[in-house]
Amino acid sequence: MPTVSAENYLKAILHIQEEGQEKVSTTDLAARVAATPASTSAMLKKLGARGWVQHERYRGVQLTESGQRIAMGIVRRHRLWETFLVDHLGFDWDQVHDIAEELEHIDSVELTNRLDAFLGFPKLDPHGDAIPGPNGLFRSVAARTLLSEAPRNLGLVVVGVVDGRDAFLRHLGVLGIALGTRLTVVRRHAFDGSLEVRFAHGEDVQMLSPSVCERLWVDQDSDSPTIPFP
Amino acid sequence: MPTVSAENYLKAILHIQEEGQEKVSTTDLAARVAATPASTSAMLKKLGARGWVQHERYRGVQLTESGQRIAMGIVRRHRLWETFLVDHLGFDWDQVHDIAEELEHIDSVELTNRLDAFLGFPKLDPHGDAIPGPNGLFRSVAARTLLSEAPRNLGLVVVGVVDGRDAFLRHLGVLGIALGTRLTVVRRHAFDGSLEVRFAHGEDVQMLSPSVCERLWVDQDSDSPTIPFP
DNA sequence: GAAAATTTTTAGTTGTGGCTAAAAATGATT
DNA sequence: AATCATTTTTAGCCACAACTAAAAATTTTC
Repeated sequence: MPTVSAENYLKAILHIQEEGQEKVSTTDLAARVAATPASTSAMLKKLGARGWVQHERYRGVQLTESGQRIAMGIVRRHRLWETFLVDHLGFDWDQVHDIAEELEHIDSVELTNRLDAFLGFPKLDPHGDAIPGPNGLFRSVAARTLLSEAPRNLGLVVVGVVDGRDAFLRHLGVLGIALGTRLTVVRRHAFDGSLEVRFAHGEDVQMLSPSVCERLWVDQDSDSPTIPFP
Repeated sequence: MPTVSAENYLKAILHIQEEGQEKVSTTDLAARVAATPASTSAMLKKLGARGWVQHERYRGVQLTESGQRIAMGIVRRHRLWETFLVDHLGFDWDQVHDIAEELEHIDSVELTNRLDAFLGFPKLDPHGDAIPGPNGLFRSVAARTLLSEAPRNLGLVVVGVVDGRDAFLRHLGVLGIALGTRLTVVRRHAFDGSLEVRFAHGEDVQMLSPSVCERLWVDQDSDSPTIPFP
């Protein structure tokens, strides 16, 4: 797990890259995180050692796959909290940045996804910036989520499969799951990651193994009333 | 401003003091914050230098006025966040402690007061513990509460009985309870509603059945030893 | 009241993440 | 191509907060 400081560097690299710079210079990064180039250079060595950035001496840094995933998670939390502060606590949009900067470092998937659901899965924060989804991508680009990462008590619809092998598709047939199937996660078993889901037609609750949940893409069911958690 | 670590020590001192210990030993404190006595000793020197605790070598620590104010602020934020997590994000009451432990360190008066208002100025958190108000003191609980409905960790005094039958009064005598008896709820067993209480004189913890708790009127103890209650 | 056991403090080390100052590599100028 | 300017890295230091091991103070036991 990255430290708070490492998270700030990763987030800064992401933002500079988003502004168009393929490779980020030590000086630019230092300015962004309000540190000296010397401190930044030391941090880059650590981030590289953990595999979060690719760093060629004197040439600049780039986020790796895993570094980007971490950075997007931070941005996701930051923007969700900003949305909460403005929409529910009555802050003005220009007062929330510093507080969100602290909240963003609380790294609990459970908390983040529940907050997301509570806010009604917003696509944009109060500043108009896109909010990454649970998968670490912007919703506008790809809204779908793995069933294994979907929040509870929300109407979902199956929109795709990760694994297209016949064996898996046949198994889905046996379970009565197909594209367009509508369901809701009722309960999540922390022990092994299996889920209890309720299908829209028929009131029966069924258990799905983690292997199945990790291979199903779902999206929010737009026909289902969104009921935030009580 | 205290560091996160300093805040954890201050909070731990407050909690141990609330459990009845006037002066807190280095060893007890070390156990509470999961550190070694050596580390704790070093931290106490720093806390003393900042005027947050009064520390006599080999004699134990006590919170000062300003130390208590800081610690109560942390408890306030912890319990407000727990309330938010349970009431609005749908967490179970036993899942929220670790997350609240992180949220409590975000020290913004504006944020805390707005959260308080959003939650409707709750008096008790999901565990039944009293939530300090913005002034750092516990909000007054309604005069004359049933013991079965009283918050934990609050100095209470027995002010009346619901059921005046001889059998019940004799039973109270056996238990050592009379008008004016001072006690604190230590633990609440959700299973059957029985309570563990600690009496002001004598350090022993005793179990009371729900039948007893539902027949005793209690009020806040204005002479409570550790925390000044309004 | 002295010895033993316990508690607490001090001394010295480690890891993280800052800093300044100096050295090294790169890029720009002539 | 050599010098100059800029960027980046290294070297050495500080603060924080943890640790272990050893010393000192207190308390308990005999």
